[in-house]
Amino acid sequence: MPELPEVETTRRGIIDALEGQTVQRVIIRQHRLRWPIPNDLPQQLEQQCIRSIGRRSKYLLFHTDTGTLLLHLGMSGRLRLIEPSLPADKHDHVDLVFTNIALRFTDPRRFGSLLWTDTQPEKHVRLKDLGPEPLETTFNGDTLFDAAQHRKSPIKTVIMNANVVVGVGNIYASEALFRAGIAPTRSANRISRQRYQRLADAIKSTLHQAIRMGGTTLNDFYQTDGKPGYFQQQLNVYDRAQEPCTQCSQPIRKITQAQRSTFYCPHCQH
DNA sequence: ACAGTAACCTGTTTGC
DNA sequence: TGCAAACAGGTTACTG
Repeated sequence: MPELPEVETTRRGIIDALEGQTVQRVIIRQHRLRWPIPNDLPQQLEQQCIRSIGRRSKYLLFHTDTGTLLLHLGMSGRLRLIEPSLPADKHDHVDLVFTNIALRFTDPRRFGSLLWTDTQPEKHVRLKDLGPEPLETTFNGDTLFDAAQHRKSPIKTVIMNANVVVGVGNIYASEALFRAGIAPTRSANRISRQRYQRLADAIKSTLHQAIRMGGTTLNDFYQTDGKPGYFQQQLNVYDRAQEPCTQCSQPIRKITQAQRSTFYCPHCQH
């Protein structure tokens, strides 16, 4: 569910309240997530100070002096800042309790995860093979072009491949391809270097704008203060099947690629 | 090495 | 109204 802008929005929503705070208690009500929460997580985390909160791909990294908590929201995960005494609801699986405030992890589908590493996070098995961050200069039209040369998969599945570039999920993949004027079905190795420059720029501008607007709220994403994101008002194609294209008024088409919905304008994208 | 599929879960929407 | 099927923003393991 949450793609990079939603994860980054979540990070920005909790950072001021939690950086420099010490974990008083870790409450685990359900340890069976995408991967089981390590049994010793409370022992590792309690009495540790959160020195900083970073992000790699869609993982949030809570850095302490002895290790790092890796937290992924999966499809339906959500983090909120709450009063520590607030009663837990059905899918409230974990609380990190600080002084006067707690961070609550809620995840109905349980595709999220909480993992601990006491070595360099970037060496962790879940992070070590990830591709470049889309908003950094290590990702650009040339890196995308290079990665595409030996792939004949549809371009949409290539930009959603975390080995190529991280953070681009189902919504923003369709949106970026629309902005770049590229059909989602086109084989990756049949796109010019110049068009890859445009696609890399489209990915960056789409993600930047979505972060600026607090992410996209379709069903269940909310910022940590409970407000929805507002980027859904900017969507050109996603979830707009049969509606008129914002550029040419032709109806937006919906297809399935790799078991995921794709939306595009057959008139504007080639 | 890559492409395609199934799998992990639950809640909501759609269709008969 | 009731029930079953389809579908949902992510990622990995497995097969061919």
